[in-house]
Amino acid sequence: MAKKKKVDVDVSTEEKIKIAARTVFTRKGYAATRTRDIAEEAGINLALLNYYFRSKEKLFQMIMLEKMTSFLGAIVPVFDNTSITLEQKIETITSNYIEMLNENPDIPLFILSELRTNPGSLVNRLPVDRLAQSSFFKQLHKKKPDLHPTQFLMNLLGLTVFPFVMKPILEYGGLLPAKAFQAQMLQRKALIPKWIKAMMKVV
Amino acid sequence: MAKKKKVDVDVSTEEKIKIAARTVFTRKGYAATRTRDIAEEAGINLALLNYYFRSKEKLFQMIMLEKMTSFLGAIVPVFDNTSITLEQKIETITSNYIEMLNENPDIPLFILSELRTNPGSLVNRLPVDRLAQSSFFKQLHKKKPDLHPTQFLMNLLGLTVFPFVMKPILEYGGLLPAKAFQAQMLQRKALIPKWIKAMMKVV
DNA sequence: GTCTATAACCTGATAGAC
DNA sequence: GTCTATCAGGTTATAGAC
Repeated sequence: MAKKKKVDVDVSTEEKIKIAARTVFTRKGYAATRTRDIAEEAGINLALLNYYFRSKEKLFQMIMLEKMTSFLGAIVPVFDNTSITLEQKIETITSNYIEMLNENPDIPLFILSELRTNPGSLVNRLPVDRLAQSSFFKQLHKKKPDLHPTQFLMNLLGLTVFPFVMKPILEYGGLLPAKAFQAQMLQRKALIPKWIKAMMKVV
Repeated sequence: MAKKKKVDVDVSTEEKIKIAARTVFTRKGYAATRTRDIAEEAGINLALLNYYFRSKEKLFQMIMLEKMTSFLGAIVPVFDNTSITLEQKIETITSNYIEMLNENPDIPLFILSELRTNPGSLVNRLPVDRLAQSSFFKQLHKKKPDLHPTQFLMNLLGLTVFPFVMKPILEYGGLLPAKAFQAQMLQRKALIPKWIKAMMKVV
């Protein structure tokens, strides 16, 4: 009765559009993307896009929500976890992020870029203020009262997330091909916790 | 008799348009910016924009070139300088960048965002490949043969530049107001070289 | 559900008066 | 140099046939 699924071939039209939207929005950004681009990429007609999703805006917000969920899901629960040590948190966050971003390297620049042109529309989904009450911040303050937690956050995210932000630049010109980049990020999974530990001794 | 006080009166129309273009392009990005927005921001007529600059594209490229010059001017000469030590290079780059970016905090995200949607058009102005032949990379390889220079580059830029990339997010929600952010960056000017030195001992 | 055709609107750029 | 008016082309979204 139920149709047999062939993952590659038999994808619903709705899903085709979503997949195409991810690709095009990621490559060109919201403003520069035309709904025609998405329709063409999906191999369907323009009218179907508005049939399944109400508008370009709605479709975009769906994709954006996906990306932000991935981005936050890898870090927020760890920050709030009260049953693991600070060192374990650092290892877990680093590992989660590098693992996830190696699969979706475009997420950070996508979110940062789109948030820039949309101040306040989706930024309120970022629980930035709750971060200050997180278990992570408390443990950090106890261990290093002299170092402001945001300084530490800049270090942790700067070392783990920023490489993905500058990935396009490193790749261009062949300084660091995609494959080599990925390998270096795997190295960093082990290195960053050690580096951070060493940094902690300075201040 | 004092000089004219209103900036607007003193500034040529051409300069007014440039200033407005910087503001609007920075806030909304190239694709989402309408030439009408720039004209309104400049307090002039839409037709004048095309009179002074040939097109939206030409105007944008002028602004982009400015930003990239600022961004590269603070780092490239230091990388190539053969008469200072590696430690001095790290201190100089960190200091130059934080000084310059505290004045123009939007530059990194601007460049990264626009480069993303424009692959190949302006990226070729980035002398990324020349980096591999720089004095900096050579000194680094001699000192730490096991650590790939790009790994080091990710660390240096991650610690100095990334905070400015996530500045909008930190500011939103009041986690770190602009003034406090600026102060923390000044602290980092002294901290980052020490941190990097400590990290170097790990690998 | 899917398509073609088109409405309704927006945007970059220019013509031409002053 | 500066303005108003407008053109030509492009864009989102929908109507309506199948």
